[in-house]
Amino acid sequence: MTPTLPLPPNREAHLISLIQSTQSLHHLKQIHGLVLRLHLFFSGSPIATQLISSSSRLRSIPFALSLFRLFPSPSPFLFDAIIRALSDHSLFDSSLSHFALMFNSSLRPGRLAFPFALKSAAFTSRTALAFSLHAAAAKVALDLDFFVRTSLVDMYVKLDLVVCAIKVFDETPEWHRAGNVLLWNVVINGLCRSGDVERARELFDVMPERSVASWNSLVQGLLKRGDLDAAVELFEGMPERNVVSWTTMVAGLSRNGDNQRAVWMFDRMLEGGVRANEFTVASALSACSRMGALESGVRVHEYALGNGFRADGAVGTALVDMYSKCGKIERASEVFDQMEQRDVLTWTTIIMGWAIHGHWRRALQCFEDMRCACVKPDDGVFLAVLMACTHSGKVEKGVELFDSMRFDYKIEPTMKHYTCMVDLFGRAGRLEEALEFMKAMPVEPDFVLWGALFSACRAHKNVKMAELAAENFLRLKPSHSGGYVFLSNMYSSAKRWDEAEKVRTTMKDQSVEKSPGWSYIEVRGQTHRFLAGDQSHPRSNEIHNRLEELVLRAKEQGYEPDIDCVLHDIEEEDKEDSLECHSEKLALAFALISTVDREEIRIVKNLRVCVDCHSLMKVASSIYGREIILRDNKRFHHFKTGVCSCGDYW
DNA sequence: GTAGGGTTAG
Repeated sequence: MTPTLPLPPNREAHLISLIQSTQSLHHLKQIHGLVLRLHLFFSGSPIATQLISSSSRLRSIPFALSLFRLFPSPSPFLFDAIIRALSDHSLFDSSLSHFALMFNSSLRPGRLAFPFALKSAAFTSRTALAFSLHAAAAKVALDLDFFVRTSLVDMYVKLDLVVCAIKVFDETPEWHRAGNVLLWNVVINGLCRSGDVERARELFDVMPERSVASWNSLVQGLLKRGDLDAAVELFEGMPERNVVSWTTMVAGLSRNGDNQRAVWMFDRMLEGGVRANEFTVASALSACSRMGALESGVRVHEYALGNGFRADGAVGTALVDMYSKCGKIERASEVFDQMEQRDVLTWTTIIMGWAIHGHWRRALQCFEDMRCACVKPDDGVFLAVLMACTHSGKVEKGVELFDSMRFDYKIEPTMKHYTCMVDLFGRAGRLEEALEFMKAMPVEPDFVLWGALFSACRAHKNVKMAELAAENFLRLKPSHSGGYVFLSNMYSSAKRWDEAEKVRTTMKDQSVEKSPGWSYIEVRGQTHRFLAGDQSHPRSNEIHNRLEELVLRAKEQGYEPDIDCVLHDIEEEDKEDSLECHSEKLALAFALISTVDREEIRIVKNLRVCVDCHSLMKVASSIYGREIILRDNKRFHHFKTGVCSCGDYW
């Protein structure tokens, strides 16, 4: 059937505006049919060009390509359109080969083809090609073009050749760059990316006019190097902020550990009437995930649901991660199941989720499912399955997966994989194998890896190997307090007091600061943080009373304080009651006085939970009939009716 | 043609 389309006398112009405004590929194909019948579909026709551009806009590269291929000798406009379409859809290789086709024909690429070819070269990291393209553009004086010049600078920035970017910028005549804010922005962004915020600031101060993007780049530069206060100050002073500015803050604060402020920024943005996009939502969810703040996370989720965000891509993955890291692995799994698109990152996230919750079977099942879904495993997903084995003591399975990664998938292990393996052997008490594994590694172990071995030695009370591990740990990372604390604890529990004392003195001499243990709990939208021995909470008295009561009742049930753990916290060791001061116990006591019966209790702790707290939590879960979900810095512990989901393996 | 995002060992 011929579609009935109204055709006024100026039919070509009308067709073009019809093509540009259509929102469906089906409709576009109908128009194409009509154009064919009207004999308006030929190489030099602007209608043909518009059809290709619109296919790209409607995300159908196959149709765009099939149109392009109908022309034995395409016009320069058609080449421009297809090169741009391919580059816009990240099909950089294809974009470049079409550029080459154009270049080698009698046609010369013009001011529209070059920018997209430059972008493609940048994204495929082809430095040599980048230089040739630059030279080719210069040869025909196109490098002086507004578009081309900006693209050149941006290309060098993307290729991490900031020096080249600045050179192009500096060689741009004054009159040329005066009215090109974009050119300035691109350079400023390049400088910020390479860490040279000072120089970026100098350019920022003298540029003829600024846009929001200029500010955003600078703020991002400061956040990237951890200068949070400076970033916030600049941000607050911005004459205008857009969704990118806010997202930059949310993501940057979160990456630097200030998740509370990140979520606050998100809320402020919404209060100010700025609509979030998927980048913002994903960043906000990530902040909630890092904090373990379920209530905030649910709020962001509700916002996403109410504003038509699809739980796919980054938002979906961030949701899965948020629920998983907030203790709701079943909920994470539901979200995961409902997703339509899952990439390797999504799978990694859910596998890691099952891993940290101690469900190695579910983790491995997901890994199988992922392979069945033809998603190619990468090093990250292997790390996640190895973690699953580590947290559940599945040593043989872990070794098998590690070998499979290397030999079946030809993926070279990274230091993270090696550490995971040492942890796998170490936690299982197979210390000799762990050490052997380290010796067989093709690379020199780093301090993290020695740290993993050390933890294993401590858990399995092998002082001799612990000394070796600590020695290397401190050799590679003398400023790290953990090494000293560990070693001192080791000697203490082996009753080698003199040596323990010596380590502590060394530590004090080098003025190494110990990172304090804290626990965090969210009660009805309010967050409460406790430090070890904390008495600053307004309800501190009640908390300590409830804790005493808990310990008494627990003792009736056979709980015995584990004295070894007192030594865990060396600064507290002289206090008799220091065991009762661990921050997770305070958080638990607070939860008991501030939540209702049977309500589940979720605690987040920044260090690994000690044996004593772990056993008290178990007893508490049965005494009060509560489910206690504790996230420590490694994994989750679900305490219920006197047992822990980790099976006391952690 | 510019700015922002989801996973990752101890």
